[in-house]
Amino acid sequence: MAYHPKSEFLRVMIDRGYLADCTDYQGLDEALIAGVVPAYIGYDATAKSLHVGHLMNIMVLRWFQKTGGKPITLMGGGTTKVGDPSFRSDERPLLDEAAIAANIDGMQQVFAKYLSYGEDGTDAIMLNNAEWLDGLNYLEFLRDIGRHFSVNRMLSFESVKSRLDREQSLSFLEFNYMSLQAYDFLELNRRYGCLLQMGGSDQWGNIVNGIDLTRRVLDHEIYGLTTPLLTTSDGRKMGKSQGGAVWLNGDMLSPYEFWQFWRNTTDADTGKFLKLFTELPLDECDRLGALEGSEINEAKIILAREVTTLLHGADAATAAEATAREVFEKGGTGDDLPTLTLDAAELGEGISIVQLIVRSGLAGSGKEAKRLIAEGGAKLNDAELTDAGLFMTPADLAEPIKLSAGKKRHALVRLG
RNA sequence: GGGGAGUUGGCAGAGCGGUCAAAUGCGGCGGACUGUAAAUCCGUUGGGGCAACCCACCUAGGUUCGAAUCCUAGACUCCCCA
Repeated sequence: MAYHPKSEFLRVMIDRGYLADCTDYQGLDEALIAGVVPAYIGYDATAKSLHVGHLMNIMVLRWFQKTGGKPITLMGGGTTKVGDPSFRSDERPLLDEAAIAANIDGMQQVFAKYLSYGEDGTDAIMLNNAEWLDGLNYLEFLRDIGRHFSVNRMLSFESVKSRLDREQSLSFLEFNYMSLQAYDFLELNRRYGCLLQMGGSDQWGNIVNGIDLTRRVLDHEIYGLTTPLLTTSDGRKMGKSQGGAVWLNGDMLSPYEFWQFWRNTTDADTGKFLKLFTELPLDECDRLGALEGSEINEAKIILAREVTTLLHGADAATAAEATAREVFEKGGTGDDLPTLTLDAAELGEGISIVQLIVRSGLAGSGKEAKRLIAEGGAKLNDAELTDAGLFMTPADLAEPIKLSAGKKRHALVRLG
């Protein structure tokens, strides 16, 4: 990076690896030094929880607040009704109001753990773009905003090019997404003096549009900054663990499973992840990331502990770590394993082992559970399960049982 | 409005009357090797059910001894022309 920033925020961004690109390093740097800058990141409400793919940007907001900025988390209550087509090959299903509201609710729980919200100075604020988008008048919007957009230019954006090149349809609805996001930035600048929009590098085009629009309409100079698309060292997009996305909401992925995700980080990514997802000093990250052989497992445990503590709290992180030690080092059972609790009524006469494996989340379907058993990957209290027809009666479940799928995934089943 | 193409398992994509629950690749899962890592190798991979068995190639009908494959209608998607 050629530019040597004076502001603490930009320095952190560069040093810890959060920075992919910036529209104007010097202008932004000077604005940051001059006073409290409001900056926003937008989140579409497409799922009821955020996932690790969002975590880097949340950490950026956290650092932003720590270094004297005012973070704005913008929920895409309005834009989610349109759907961002950037780098997507297909149109996503549209959600209704109720689903969007529920999703926003789930997402807000996570933000509250990383940022402190309030009214003053650098307190973060939570907004929803439905506030200004829902009431838009079409003709007014076209005349005031639409006239500043060049379709020629919009079509040249990389984010939609692949879609066009492959002759996949890009609906007019989706095509308008970028003008709406640009309008968001304009509104945030007008209402809150927001000077900076941040986002993943896939948002570059959308961000630049907002900057141009704001310059044209309000004659204000504002800035954009993007974070790199995070891939694992082998080039895959990060964020999947066994069985799906790594959700941040505890009710969708338990703290123990979250902890496990980080514990299983690839060697080569450990140092990088420590910088991006923990607040440990840089030299400590470098030292830990440079450990060789099995020693690096210690670094991964620290990574898991730090990241889990930020999200779920120190107690949850400690419990997850204790359970992991119990399960992996002693081959026992920990309290913090994902647990399926059955009540006597739903148990009735009993339940098949296949159903238990499915219900406990170790397999996605009955067939999958049977396959697991057939392949010798399923264990009941650490003994290999061979009989797929095994039927568990209430008496069999008097004591909690431990089910395992492979060596790494475990769950408890108990009567409640 | 007119003309054409298409809709197959999580995704991509073969199959075009029986040998098809359906090639192949990706993804997923399990195993081996290890360090709860990566890489590699091996296996496996539609769904429901304790089971017998049942449901499944867009939907609904039909033709056939027999249909993912043929016919009819409908839904949806894409392309081209206006």
